Amino acid sequence: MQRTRIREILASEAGGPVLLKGWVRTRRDSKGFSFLEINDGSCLANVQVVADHTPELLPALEGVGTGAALAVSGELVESPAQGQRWEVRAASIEVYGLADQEAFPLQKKRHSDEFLRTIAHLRPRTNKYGAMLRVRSEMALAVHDFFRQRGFFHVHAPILTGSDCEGAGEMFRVSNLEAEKAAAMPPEVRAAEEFFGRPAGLTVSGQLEAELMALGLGSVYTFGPTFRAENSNTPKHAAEFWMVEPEVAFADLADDMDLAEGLVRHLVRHALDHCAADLALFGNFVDKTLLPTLENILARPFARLTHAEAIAVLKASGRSFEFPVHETSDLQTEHERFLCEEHFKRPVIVYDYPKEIKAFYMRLNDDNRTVAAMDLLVPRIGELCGGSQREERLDVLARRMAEYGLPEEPYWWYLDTRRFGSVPHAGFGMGFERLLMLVTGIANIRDVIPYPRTPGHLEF
RNA sequence: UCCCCGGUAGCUCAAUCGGCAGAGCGGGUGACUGUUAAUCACUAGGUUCGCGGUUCAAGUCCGUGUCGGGGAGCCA
Repeated sequence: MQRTRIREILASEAGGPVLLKGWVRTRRDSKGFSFLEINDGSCLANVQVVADHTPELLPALEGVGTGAALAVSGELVESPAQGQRWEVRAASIEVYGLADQEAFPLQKKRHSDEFLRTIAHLRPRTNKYGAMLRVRSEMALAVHDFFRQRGFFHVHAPILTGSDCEGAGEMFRVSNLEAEKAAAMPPEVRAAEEFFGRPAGLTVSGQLEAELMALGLGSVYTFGPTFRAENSNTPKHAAEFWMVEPEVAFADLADDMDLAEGLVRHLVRHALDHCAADLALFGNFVDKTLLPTLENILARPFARLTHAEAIAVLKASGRSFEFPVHETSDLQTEHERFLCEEHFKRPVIVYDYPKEIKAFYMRLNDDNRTVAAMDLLVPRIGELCGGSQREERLDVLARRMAEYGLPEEPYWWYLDTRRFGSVPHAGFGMGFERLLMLVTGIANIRDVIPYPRTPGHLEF
């Protein structure tokens, strides 16, 4: 007999013989029989197994408690008691693996996030992390869904890179040389000895390569791991995270903002439609305001305003901020939160930033002071997407690189795309984990990625 | 990296002015014929994060290290 997943068992229309396999969440004993709540990860809900203390079943129940892995075959029947429609009346139980109750760290009670992080190898067996992982999978599918519907192609940008200064953060160095020997080598000897014949690192962004492919395929996106060696110790930064980076030819900043807003709306809609049970868990136990927050995101268009207008709003607010508001400075976290949580009470897109505070590849506006950049801010998390129209004019791009002190030679291929058939184009990056934080209400990035990599942490 | 807060039983936490180390949950044993984080009774369980110091006496005060959390910066 083939095993049936609990998700399907609970959706059954009729009873009958059934084989299920999973892990015991709780066991309750009465005189003469036991209740076992079994979960197999296929959905949030458990199925209740009723096991009579018969001569056949009683020995199998010996030592079975929270965490034990079992196969149960029996009869799916309508449950006579409140609380569940179906239950399984066990005919035989096979134990795959017991879990010593003295030593098994997961108990049938609420655990703190901090504790569960220390046992991340067992976290997938909890309601909250099981739900998170199912939503994560569903959201990844929805990303591909969104872009496919719009004629985008999924492209793979390299993870190993030789571009030293993409301007997006500190890079992890990659080398196949023994560290001590390499350190003793003079730089030119070392470069020659390196696997790639030059310094290499892990990508901090697939954007530049995505641009190259957009300028041929039209509309592309990357969706892959990204690495930043920043010593950031915050609930929204990780050293390894997944980023979605669309890049669109023949598109300007307005198109870019429409795309970002469309993506976020699509993903929130998809979560509400396809992950209802898991989202309800987050709404009950993680963030009481989650579902209203998500509905509110869908209810109205996002607010859009220029950086200059944002500064004016902040100044007019009469609020005293810890960091004073200034025309040429970037928005601080407190400013971002004021804008979307208090002033607009919805997601906000800020665009046209002063050129001094943004990257070299962003398109210079006609005012010569600002660039066509945009940040999409959401309540609680802050920056979810950051993007821009790219500078497609060779002379302006070269001048901007010079202003940033960047040598042209390593970027010859990037500049070539502006030399041959250059077109206006735009794109952005969306932090996938930050999206998951938005959709689940989970407050720490370490809890929306299975095995988080942060400064000093490489366990599991 | 900077600022603030914390580390006490397996987990979550209490312990008054520096004066005998405590609870709930979880575990174990037993009871109960339909439980829903079952209930009831009994029971075991401690290097109070490490090191050093002050004191008759330190979970409590001081120094230092370490780990965790929150905030900031960097950004997605």
